[in-house]
Amino acid sequence: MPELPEVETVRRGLEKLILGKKISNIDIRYPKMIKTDLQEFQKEMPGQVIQTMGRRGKYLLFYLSDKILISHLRMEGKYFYYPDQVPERKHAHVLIHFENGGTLVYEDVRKFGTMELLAPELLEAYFISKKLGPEPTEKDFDLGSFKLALKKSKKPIKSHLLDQTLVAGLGNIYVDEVLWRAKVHPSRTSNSLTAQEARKVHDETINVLGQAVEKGGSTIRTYTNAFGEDGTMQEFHQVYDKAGQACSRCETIIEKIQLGGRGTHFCPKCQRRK
DNA sequence: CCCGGGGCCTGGCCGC
DNA sequence: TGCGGCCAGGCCCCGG
Repeated sequence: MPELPEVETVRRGLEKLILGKKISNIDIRYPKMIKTDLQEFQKEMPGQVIQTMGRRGKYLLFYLSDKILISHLRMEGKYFYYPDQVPERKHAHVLIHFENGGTLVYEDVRKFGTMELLAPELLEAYFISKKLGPEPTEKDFDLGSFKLALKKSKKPIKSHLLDQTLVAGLGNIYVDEVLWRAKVHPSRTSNSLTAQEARKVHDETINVLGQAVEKGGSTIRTYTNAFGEDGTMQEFHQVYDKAGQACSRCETIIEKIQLGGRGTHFCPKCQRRK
């Protein structure tokens, strides 16, 4: 469930902790999560220095001396940095030990997360092959292209926004929040949106994700653990996980339906199907 | 090409 | 109390 804001929060956290550190060795306890060649991963990682931390959509990027480590947290991936002693943890799948004695541990209860080691010159092609859309910023997220893509599709707008091709970074929580703010019903087909509605969805995507980054992401009780550290964006959620509660705009009871297999929250009055 | 659904995973939670 | 079955969902892949 980490969406763009949570991944960005992790990126900023790691930037403070591991920049300049040299990897001494790696301990891979769940090899299936390494999606590129395992032998090469084990051979190439030791000796690399963490140069910078990056992010593209929900992908976390470790810029190493001469490789890029692409890490996707999927549902429940988390990183913990231990300066010296590493506690034994049931769901620790990859341990990255540094020469200074510190260790970065990747933990993931559901084991959905992935890691890939790539040559830097292949990064651009990697995201193109995934059809990953633009970053949700004024600079990158072009309104004209967005409207054009919507016009060509009969997909429900929510499913379309989730597929990462129109814009990168929305997940199931923020997409519901964006559509509530834009007053658009999640089942509406993409091509049924008016120009004004398309612009509103575009703008609110930038607003919601931007605000969520500022708030350090959302801390949702998943199981026992929280992700995203001290995020407070959940205090601003208006529909996600609010079924049965009153809409803050019109007092109508928030509904929850299944759409494209996803739990979907919306206000039946503010977000009319038309 | 598009769309829908299954698979990957585990643990919380519900109902019997 | 115990346990089976359902649910959570990002992304990939397959079949129609």
